[in-house]
Amino acid sequence: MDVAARIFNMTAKEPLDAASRCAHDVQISCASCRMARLCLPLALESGDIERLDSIVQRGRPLQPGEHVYRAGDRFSSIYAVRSGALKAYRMSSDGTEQVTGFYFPGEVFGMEGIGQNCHAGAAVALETSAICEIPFERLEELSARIPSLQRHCFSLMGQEIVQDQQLITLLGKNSAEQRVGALLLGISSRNARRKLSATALRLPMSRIDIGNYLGLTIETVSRVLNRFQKAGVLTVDQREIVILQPDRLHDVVDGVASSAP
Amino acid sequence: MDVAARIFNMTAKEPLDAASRCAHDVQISCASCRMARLCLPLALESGDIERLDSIVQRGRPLQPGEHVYRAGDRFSSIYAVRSGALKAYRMSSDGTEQVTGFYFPGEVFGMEGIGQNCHAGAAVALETSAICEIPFERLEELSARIPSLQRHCFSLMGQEIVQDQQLITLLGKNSAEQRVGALLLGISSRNARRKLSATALRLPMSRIDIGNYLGLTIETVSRVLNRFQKAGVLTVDQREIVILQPDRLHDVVDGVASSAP
DNA sequence: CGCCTGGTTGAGAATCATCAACATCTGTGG
DNA sequence: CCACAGATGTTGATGATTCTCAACCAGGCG
Repeated sequence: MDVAARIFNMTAKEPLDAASRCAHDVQISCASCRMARLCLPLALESGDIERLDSIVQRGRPLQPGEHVYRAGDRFSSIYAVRSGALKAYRMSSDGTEQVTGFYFPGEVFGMEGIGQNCHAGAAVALETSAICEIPFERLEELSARIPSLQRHCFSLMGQEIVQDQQLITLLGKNSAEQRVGALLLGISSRNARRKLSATALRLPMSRIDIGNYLGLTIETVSRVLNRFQKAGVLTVDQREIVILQPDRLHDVVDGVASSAP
Repeated sequence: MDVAARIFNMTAKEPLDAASRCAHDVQISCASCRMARLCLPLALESGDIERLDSIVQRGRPLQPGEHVYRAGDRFSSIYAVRSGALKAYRMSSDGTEQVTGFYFPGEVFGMEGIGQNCHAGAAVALETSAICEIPFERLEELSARIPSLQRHCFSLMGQEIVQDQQLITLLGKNSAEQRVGALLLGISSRNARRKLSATALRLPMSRIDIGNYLGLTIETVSRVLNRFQKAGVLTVDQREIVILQPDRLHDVVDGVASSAP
């Protein structure tokens, strides 16, 4: 059974539950979407936005733990996050998973499937999330006719490559403190991009996911956060983080200093 | 000064030195290139191949250590390897480099620049190498008119993403033996793709590059290779590797066994 | 209430890095 | 042809960061 058909099985005319009405509204259009400035090319004309809008499919919100696609699923679409948060992960040969990325509103994921025509990894919602499905074949057709859209698709993939290579650098060279710090600063700047607080973060992912993403154990993540807190760099309360001294955190990540006070 | 202009400053009419005549021939066309089946879409019609060929620029061979582009250079082209080998790397915040990939004949690199419009990393020849430069704007124009070429461009970028994520998994989860083994098996299968030996490998990169790529020190790389050799899995002679027991190497990489005999 | 998941903290163990010495190869120039 | 310097690679001893194992705490849910 097609994954997309399972998730996007609701027409816009069906009644909406309470959750859908607010942050996860299914009846939104690209033209009115607050995230459009993040996921769409800026130079798109209004007629082109409508054409793009007409191929985008929106469904009911995803529940936490609900998959968008799994490894091996046929590749048919890429996805944009409208609300919530998701993680992408792949299975290594021995069956353990490796988290390859977290995705927040305005960001696009699922592009790793294009090469093989099937998804190399899986994507799952970390919390209640709304996403837009963009059927890739239709997007290709449209891209061929709208140069700025084609360029934007290439650009999005290029950015995914850059992000993956940043993570490679992080995993290859950096200490536990640098890795955790880099993740927090990354989420901070992505928050800022969405006009949210750059210092008060709510982590949508578990310590397990963080450790998995950063190549660390959950114990090490816990210890590092504790060390940061004792050094006065930030405060930790469950999944709520407040960055008190962003400069010092930057210094740690850049290898200028450790978390020692 | 434009990087491409510096490298591809030779017309096909200039005399060729001895090196250019053999493996690094500058006068080749896509239609006659032995690597075309690897880097071009299979479904391309001959007229389309000619159109693509007409935008491809070929220059004199690169010398070892010669850069194709550096971090921060304006992004203008992607590149295909015709002969030799190259590495891509990026600088982390503290100035140390991280090797993000090795590229062999028939493979395409340079796509990480598309997102930012400038290269996030650098690419350098490991040995005497010939490459094809493909100006990206012209490739975009052509892609808009040739659906299979557009798909192929997306596909190449998707494959780059998959490769980067494989490396992320390797760095995040695996031991030194698994990392070195995975690199060797990767080169082996890429050799096989080019109809070369899958068991007798000549590594074009130094131990420094290997260690850097795998997030290990050169000493660890050396010790692991030695351990493999003592276990009878392979033989090491400088940069020449002969894989004697591919199955056992696969077992090591898959976490089924260690190199202990 | 008890159970389970998620998270924290502590002690000991292991892998890999660091530091240092040495071996090997390559090219240069006498 | 040999000597030499510099780059590259190997081997050994030591140490640090992180993992593993284990106990424990807190919150959510039947």
